[in-house]
Amino acid sequence: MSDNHSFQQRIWQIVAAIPYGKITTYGDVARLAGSPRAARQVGGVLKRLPAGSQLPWHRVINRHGQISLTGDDLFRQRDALEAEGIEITDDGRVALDKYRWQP
DNA sequence: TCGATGACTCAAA
DNA sequence: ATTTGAGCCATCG
Repeated sequence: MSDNHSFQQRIWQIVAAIPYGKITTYGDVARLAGSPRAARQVGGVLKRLPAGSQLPWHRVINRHGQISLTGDDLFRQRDALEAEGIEITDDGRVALDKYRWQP
């Protein structure tokens, strides 16, 4: 049955389940989606989100606790995280152990 | 159908 | 700790 759902739809569902004020990593989302090696694709799906999507894409960061985006998008994600009370160090990192979402 | 592309991760040096 | 190279695999043109 889950095979009827596209990879993209599974990613959407998982990301949508990340609670407010929590974060997870691309690799973890990929694992939950059943493709442990598809972390890169998770980023690909989030990049192509339809305009106006309400998905909390900003709660997904890389395994170093850093934001993988660049330029203006980097600041937008950082601001969104801080707005949820997530602290970010001077070098732009999040305390993974502190905010990691574990289903 | 096929090659190129990446919002990644891991292991090795 | 930081850098490098290779692997991965869903999209896109």
